Amino acid sequence: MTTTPTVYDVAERSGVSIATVSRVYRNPDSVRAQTREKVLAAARELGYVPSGNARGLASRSTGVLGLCFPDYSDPDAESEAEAGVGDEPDDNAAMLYSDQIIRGMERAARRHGYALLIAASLKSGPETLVAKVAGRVDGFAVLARTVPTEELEVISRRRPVVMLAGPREPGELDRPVRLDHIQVANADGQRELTRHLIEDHGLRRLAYVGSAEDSPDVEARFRGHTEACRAAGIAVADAPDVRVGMMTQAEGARAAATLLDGPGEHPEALLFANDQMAVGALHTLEGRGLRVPQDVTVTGFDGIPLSRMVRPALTTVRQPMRRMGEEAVELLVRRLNGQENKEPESLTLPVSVVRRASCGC
Amino acid sequence: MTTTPTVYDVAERSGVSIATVSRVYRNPDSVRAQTREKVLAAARELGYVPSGNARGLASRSTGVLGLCFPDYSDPDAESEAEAGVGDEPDDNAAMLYSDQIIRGMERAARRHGYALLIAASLKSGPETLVAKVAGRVDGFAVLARTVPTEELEVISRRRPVVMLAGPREPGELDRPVRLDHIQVANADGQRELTRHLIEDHGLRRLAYVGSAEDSPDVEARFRGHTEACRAAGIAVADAPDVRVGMMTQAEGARAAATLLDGPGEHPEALLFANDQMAVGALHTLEGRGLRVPQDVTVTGFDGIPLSRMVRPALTTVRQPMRRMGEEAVELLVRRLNGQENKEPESLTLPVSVVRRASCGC
DNA sequence: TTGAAAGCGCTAACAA
DNA sequence: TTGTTAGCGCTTTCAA
Repeated sequence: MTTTPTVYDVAERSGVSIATVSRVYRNPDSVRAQTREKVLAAARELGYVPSGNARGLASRSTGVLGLCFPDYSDPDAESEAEAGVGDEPDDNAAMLYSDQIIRGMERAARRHGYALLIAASLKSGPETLVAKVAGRVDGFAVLARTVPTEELEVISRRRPVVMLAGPREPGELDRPVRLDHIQVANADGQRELTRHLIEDHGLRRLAYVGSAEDSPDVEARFRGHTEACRAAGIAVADAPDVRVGMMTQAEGARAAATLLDGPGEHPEALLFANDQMAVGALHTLEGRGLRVPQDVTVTGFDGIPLSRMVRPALTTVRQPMRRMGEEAVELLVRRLNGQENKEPESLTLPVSVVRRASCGC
Repeated sequence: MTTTPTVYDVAERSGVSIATVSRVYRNPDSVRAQTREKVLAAARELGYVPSGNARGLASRSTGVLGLCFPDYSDPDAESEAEAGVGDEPDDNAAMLYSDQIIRGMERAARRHGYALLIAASLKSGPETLVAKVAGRVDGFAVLARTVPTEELEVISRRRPVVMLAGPREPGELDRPVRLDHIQVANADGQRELTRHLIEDHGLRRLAYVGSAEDSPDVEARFRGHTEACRAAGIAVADAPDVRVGMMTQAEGARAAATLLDGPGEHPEALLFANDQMAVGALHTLEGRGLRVPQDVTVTGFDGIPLSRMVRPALTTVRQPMRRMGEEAVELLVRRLNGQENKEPESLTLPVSVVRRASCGC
């Protein structure tokens, strides 16, 4: 017979009860050394591996935390890596957001004795991704807008869920949603960056490129921008000068072209809501023989590694994604250790302006 | 009552049997639309989330693949990131091996409908990490030397396991181990790199820095090195000129100092078994006023992103870690789909020499 | 220190 | 299309 061995098999073979076998694995010291050895020997001979499912079912906990993130692949970045722009193919060396968050969560989870289950969204049939993850973990984090809020609502009644990066939705507090929440100071960061361009570099004709989808993060960045402009007495529109669909390099390049081809003098500075677009813009500017920052200033947002590798290196606002992952785990662990009934927490992590060549610093 | 709702609760509330509730989640089309809606409504009201454990237990599968990797943190890299060498603190932008493998596995797993469970080794008490992971997944990958072979032996009798990066151990084939296995062509890569230094750059006094622990990967690299030397008629020792403990930047810096301070003329080239050490060596050389590559050539191995960012950029051998993760998943999936009794597979992925400034290219 | 027995919440035949 | 009935392999009282 090739059926996988169970506690019963191990118990029988070692002449003890299944309870003792169980004890050997949960709390070895509660079993006499001699008995323990017998059990372990039998387990080894049989190739016994305790079933995580059965354990979880019986003990109502998994020892696993989860992370759901969107399918964040920037096709540009992919193809660029493959094509080996300027260098060799690079196995996509640039870390994505999700990679950094994963790393942060994994580290923190490990410290607390948890493993990490990760899954990118890709609604596969009837069961959504979250449902699958949610059912297998003690608690989990979700990158904003990966999962419909209604679903999170249901799940958050049963398991701690922490939302990453998306500001709390309006009206959400009225409903029985118990989501903790970690975000970064998007508005503060962009405000400070825009202020820097205005005050320290004396720029006044600024163009902002945001995204079409109403990402709250991107909106917050634009808000920071407008605040800085107004504070300096510079007129600014209610909406970004250009809104793109995907926030990719290609879209950034296109947006730059649009802004340069506009009527009148071209802007002194192009501010992008993320680094990828800003990098795309650099390509456009280079193609047109415009020098950065002498002819045009370019800035991004995020602080991805690529922002430092391009020439000129990109002035941007760095988000502490790794730390966000760590904080997420800390929050979940706290919830799992008896804080389950406290009010939802909302944590805002500080960002920092990184001044590099693309703004003239 | 605050007990989490089960199929029974949902069934009762919606006036159907538990089997129907189950069907709604597994195979919605097998339930009349009207019934389905009733069930889903009840589920929503109750905040029902199907228990992954119970499902797994009943269906004998989890839909999850796993990865165990060692605690690969290079303390140098960490502190360097914090200190912000040459730039701002960087949130540790460089991707580690494990990050790339994770990314590769996650992508591939997603394509096949699996989630990924990751855990770094950190033997926590009685239950080893692997045991925990092994019990919760349908199959998993292990980075070489993360887990004692005996343990893998037991586990591989019950679940597909693929070993990454470590060559098959001698004698392993005699035992009932059914490990699949993916490695990179370490020897080929180093042989080609060494040959390049000798033939294309005319270097002859080469020093090799390996590691103290007998990592098969590192040994294979050194073997490639010696083969290239002998082929060119250059005398070479049986062992690396220096063996370090940790393969970190600090050790690399130290190794470089040792080699430079040796008797006689210093080597024309310092070849390191990984990039981290080579980067450390660059620091040492800079500190001594030696120019790379004019005064000394330096090479690494791995092709980590950092190797491209340092100045001079490092000539190295790039390993396709991401692809390794993908291949691991493909292998596991194949095993899980009926290939379970085939002979262990062993796959060797090609590497490529990356010629950059540090060798004079 | 060890054992007996009762679930944990679901899936999977098999019936209806 | 829906319901009934056994388990799946473990943990967990409670006793001994």
